[in-house]
Formats: sequence, C-alpha cells, structure tokens
Amino acid sequence: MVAYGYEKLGKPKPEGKPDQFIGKIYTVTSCLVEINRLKRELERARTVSADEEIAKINRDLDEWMSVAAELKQKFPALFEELLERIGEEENPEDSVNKLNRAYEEGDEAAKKLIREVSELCLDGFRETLGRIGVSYDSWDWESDFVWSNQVASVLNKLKKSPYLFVEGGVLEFDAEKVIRELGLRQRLGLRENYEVPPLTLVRADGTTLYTTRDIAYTLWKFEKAEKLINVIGMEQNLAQLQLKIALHALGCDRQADNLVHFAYNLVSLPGYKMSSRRGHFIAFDEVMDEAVKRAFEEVSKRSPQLPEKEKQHIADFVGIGAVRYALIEVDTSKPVVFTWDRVLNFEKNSAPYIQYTHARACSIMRKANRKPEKPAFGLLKEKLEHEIVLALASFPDTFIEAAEYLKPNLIAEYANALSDKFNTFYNAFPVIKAEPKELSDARLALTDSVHIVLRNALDLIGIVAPEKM
RNA sequence: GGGCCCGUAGCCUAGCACGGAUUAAGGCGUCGGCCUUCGGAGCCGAAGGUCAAGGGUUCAAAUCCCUUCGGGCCCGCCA
Repeated sequence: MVAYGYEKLGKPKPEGKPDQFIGKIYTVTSCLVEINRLKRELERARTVSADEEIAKINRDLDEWMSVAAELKQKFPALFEELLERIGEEENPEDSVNKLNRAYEEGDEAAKKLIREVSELCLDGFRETLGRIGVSYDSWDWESDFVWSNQVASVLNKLKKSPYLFVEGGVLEFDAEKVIRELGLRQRLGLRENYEVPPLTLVRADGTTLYTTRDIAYTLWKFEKAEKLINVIGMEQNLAQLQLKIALHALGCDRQADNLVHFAYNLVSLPGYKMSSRRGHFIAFDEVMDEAVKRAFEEVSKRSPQLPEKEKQHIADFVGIGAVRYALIEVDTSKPVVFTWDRVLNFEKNSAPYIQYTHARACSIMRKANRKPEKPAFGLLKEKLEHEIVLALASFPDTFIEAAEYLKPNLIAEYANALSDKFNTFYNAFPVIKAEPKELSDARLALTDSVHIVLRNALDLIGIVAPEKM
C-alpha cells in the first residue's frame, strides 16, 4: 500500500525522519484508497443489496471522510498531490494488489520499489531504537521465504494432509479438523466447545498471506533455536494459535510445543485508540524527546551548578531510563492508556530513583577512597542490614523467575525494592564514619555490593547505571 | 453470536501460574515531620480498600470454579 503511494509521488526523497515521512504517505494513501473502495462498494450495494448494508458502508465512509479532512489539514501539500495522482485511477485497490502480486512473483521493479520503501522505514526504526539502546542481531525479509520456495514447500506438505480445502478459489486451512483428529484441544488449552475458525493460506490470485509466510518463517527459526518466543500484540492471538496448529498438522509437534506467543496489550490514547492508518498516534521519538526535555528541567532544578553539557548528558540517560522503566514496569497483558504523567516519573518507583541510589552508593565508595580491608560482617547486626544482605542474595532467584515466566517487570520491581532498603539504611546509619573501622568496612562492602547488584539489574533492563548524576 | 485479555484506595500498579506467616503491598496525589552527619531525584509518619458484583468449592479465596456487569481485542482473499 505504502509503496504504491510512494511510487505515485515519484519516489520522493524523505524530508525529516524517513519512517515518519513514509508513515505520512502510508496514512494518506491508505485513507484515499479506502474511500475509493467504499465508494465503489456503495455503488455496487445500491444496485443489489439491502438498506442495512448501504447504511453500514455509509457509516464507514463518513468515518474515513472525517479522517481525510483531518489529514488534509495536517499535510495539505502531500494530501493534494496524492488525491490528484490516486484520483486518476479507476481502481487503486486493484493497483495495490497488482503490485503485491508482482512482488511475490519476484518482478524486479516491484522488488526494488518495495525494498526501497521498507529500507527507508527500517532505517528510521533503527535510529529510534538506537536512541533507547535497542538493537537486533539480525533482520529477515518475509518475502525471501516466498522467493526461496520455502513457503511453497510448506504449502505442498500441507496439501498432502487432509486439512486443506478450497473455497471460492481460495486455499483454506481447516484448523478445527486438525484439533479434532489429533486430539489437541486440551494440549492447546482450548475449551471443549470452541471451534477454531479456518485460516486462509492463499488468495484467489495466488499470493500468500501473512500467517502463511509465518509458518515457513517459524520452521526456519526452529532450525536455529529450540524455543521461540514471538513478541506480538494480543490482537494476533488467533493467528498465532492457527500457526501453532499448522505446525502440528505438519507433524512438527516439538516446534509447536516450544512456540510461545508473548502477547502484549495495546496502548490507547485517552478517548481513542492509536491507529497509524488514521494518523492517530504518538511517535516513540516524541515520547523520548519529551522525556529528555522534562529530565533536563529536573536536572537544572536539582543541580543548577552543573555545566550545560553535563546537564544534557544526565538528562539523556535519565529521560530515556524513565521511559524504559515505565514500559517495563507494567504487566504486558494490561491495557494501557497513554498519558505523559505515567511515563515521566522522576521520583520513587522510577528509573531515576534507582539511578540516583546507584550514584549515591558510588559516591560513598568514592568518598571513602579505600577498599574494605578488614570487614567484620558479624558486626552487621541491624535488621535493615540483614534485609539488604538477604535481598542481595535473592537476586539470582529473581532473575531466574523473570526469565522463566517472561516477566522483566520483576527485575524493575527488585531494583526498586533494593533501592528503598538502601536509602533507608543510608539515612539511618553512617558508613564511612561508622565505628569501629571493622564495622565501617563491613558497611562499605555492603554498599559496594548494592552498587554492583543495582548496576546488574539496571543493565538487564537496559537502563544506564550512572556513577554520578 | 462465539473466543481471548483486563477490572485491586482519588489515580497508577504488585500479588493471581503453586489458595494459607497478607493485619491486602508499593508509587502518585493529599496532610504532618526530618533541613548540625557519607548526594534531599532522599528519609520518617498519617489518612485512604466491601481486591468490579453475585454465587460456589474449601478448615481457609484477591488467588480455584460458575454467572453477571464494565473496558479492550479477535472471529478478513489485512498485517
């Protein structure tokens, strides 16, 4: 869809961030194509069908017209240009489909065009993710699996099974039949009376669908790994289930059992949901920009004496850290309504709080300027000291649990709780000046341990552990 | 119509997989203290809850089962 719009515009050079530039084209193009489609649908419906359907189409059309009005106001030049170019076409939807078909068939021009647009988007994604310290070891092209015939090979195997049927020229996968014949209902944790709907594998024009390609992709990934964790939104629950059933149908039970769908819930905006097709979203770049901006204000307020450059440096890791913490802190299954307040916390139960605690421990070590030479740990008699020791000792268990149950929030929670304990300790007892020296040394060792464990915990969730801030 | 996820103080969340040491735990916000000590992005304290509602199982339920309500998602020749 977006490649279609991009080509109509004559493959313009991106202005600004490439993914955002392409994003605008996508939003406007998809809106115009949708309106065109609905209008044709409406004409067709008028000649044949009932009032009910006409009313439904009219409602959809109204909604998209208002989206169009919004987009026209936001990006007037782009909107006008695309409206004109797409307007020349009788059936833009058809052109999009044609392009898609050409791409799957390996047509050189289509390949070049679509890969070009995709690369532009990916460059933008990589830039954004780089800002928050995320990078990927490798990237794969779904289309490679089509061109290399891996998708065709999967389809051939499935065709030999009794689980495919053709309806209206479309190849369908009968997931329900697989469950019944292989007795998978319990294994998959499904209710007795729940019928899994069929999955369309191949369109009438011979092109494949996303989940079809995902079957081949998944099997390929299993050649490289024992366990697979697909991090995909929960709106894909059914598709992921069908994918797993398809693996069973292919006789790949081990792979199916080791395939985990790690579903996360959607983020919505107060009042409406995010939708890139409708241009309703907050870009992650914006979130980070705002976080760093607010962090800078905080730094300026708290440490006005620092040079500007130092403030900016601190604001960067504090702002980005706050965003990472906010994202990781909440269980992924919860529906989240986005508000700035929820992301930008600089007090307790936040990345900055833990970072501050870490810096504070480092500061004590700096100031002491000695190694704990003769620590007498038996002198650590305070209840709080015992609690800190126990908390430190439980870190490996927390790590294992977090990894085992895919709950990174446990690491954040742990670091926050350890910070609480250390800050209380810090406030109640002297470290450097404690008497006798053996006690001071023991407390220094404790402080050093807290610093190390906090650093490790922060590392795990990708948050900078600063020595000063 | 069917399926899945979520519902814990004004707000945001932990605990739920493995029911019991939980008098239901934190944070934000509110109110009151700490400002002579190693970094105040801190520390101490207070108020605030029928764990959505109703049934059931159990010696024991926020946790397990059923029903209802509220919010979200899915049931596409989209991805």
